[in-house]
Amino acid sequence: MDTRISLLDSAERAVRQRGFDGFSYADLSKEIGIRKASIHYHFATKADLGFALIERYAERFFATLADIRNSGGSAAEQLRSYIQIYRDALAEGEQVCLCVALSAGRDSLSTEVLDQLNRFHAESIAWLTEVFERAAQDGSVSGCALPIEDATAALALVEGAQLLARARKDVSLFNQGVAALIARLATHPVH
Amino acid sequence: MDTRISLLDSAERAVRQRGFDGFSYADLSKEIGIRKASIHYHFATKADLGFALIERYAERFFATLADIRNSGGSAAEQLRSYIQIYRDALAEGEQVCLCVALSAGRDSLSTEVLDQLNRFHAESIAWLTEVFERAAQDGSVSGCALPIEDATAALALVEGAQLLARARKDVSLFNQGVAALIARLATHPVH
DNA sequence: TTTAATCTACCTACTATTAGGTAGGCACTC
DNA sequence: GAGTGCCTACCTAATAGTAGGTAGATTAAA
Repeated sequence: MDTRISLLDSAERAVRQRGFDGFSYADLSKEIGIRKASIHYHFATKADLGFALIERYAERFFATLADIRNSGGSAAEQLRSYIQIYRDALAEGEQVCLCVALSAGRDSLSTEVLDQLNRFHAESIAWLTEVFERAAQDGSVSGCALPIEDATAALALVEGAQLLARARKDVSLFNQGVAALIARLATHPVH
Repeated sequence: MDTRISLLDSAERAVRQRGFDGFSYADLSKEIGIRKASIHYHFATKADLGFALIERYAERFFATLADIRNSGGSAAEQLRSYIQIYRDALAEGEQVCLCVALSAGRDSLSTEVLDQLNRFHAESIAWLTEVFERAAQDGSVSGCALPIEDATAALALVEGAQLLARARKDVSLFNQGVAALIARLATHPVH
């Protein structure tokens, strides 16, 4: 049980740093300290591991988003929290969102993983759309267009900025990329 | 010479669809019709091939950007052309910008390729910054912040939107992502 | 309550396949 | 005859995955 979790942790870090093709069972074996073959006991194939990975990640991620929504802050505050998740990932070890990492090398993925990936994007856009709809009411975000367009743009922006910043190993490039969006967010509670 | 170009063409398509680790010399061999070993005559190592790839790509890309700049259109028109380059790549066969593809699997890249990658990003941001500076003068783009921030955001946005759209195999997701930016662009010449 | 059956979590040792890369040779052109 | 562009035939290392076995805990039956 503990081993399974260690494997998931180790694999997640690897994928988010180097992509799904960027680690092997042999790598995991060394890091965890069990034999390569034993990993197959927990995850019969690498595709199974990938599926478990994105499943766990999505669960955690959307639980966090739910917390943010339930925190009751303004749309602007919630967007700031959202952006912070992506910034933290970079700072914590040059990691990108698991889904950015998977999107990138998409051809080596099973259809099951691809489905989960699309679900992740769809749910992210849905969450962000809600936020931008709330923004239209509380007025805490300026320069809004259609909520769904603002939402898609925000998702593309943070993921793109993450990719840029990691390539240059420089979080400040992420900050530079999201600065214009942050500038649209009201700094004080609006009602 | 012809073979060399065929190899570059084939490799570029492969990288932009599946990433740098997503193709092998064996794949190229099959596609081009020469033996795997013969490819090493043209590109001694895969890293050499990668370098040649990004070098050629950057040359072509920035020549296009120079043409756009010299076209004399408004900042809005030039931004529209810029976005169109990224949209076309998706439409032409689910390809992303070579540099998006390379950024993703950055750990399998040589330092030379990584340098070129960073140069590409830096030059892109420089070009876009110029456009946004012009926008501040000709007024053809609304809602502008600092030029360099708008520029970085634009780059992150188109690259992120490309990634999103390709994962779902749906160009309309790209359009949805860049819609808000396009909405800021004046549709008629401004002076 | 001992005994037998089964399950868990690992092991060693292996397979087939693919990866990038090399050595040396052969035809052809300048 | 030197260089170009390709070939066959190989190499080593790594890949995911498999076969078969084992120590130890758990469960079921006598």
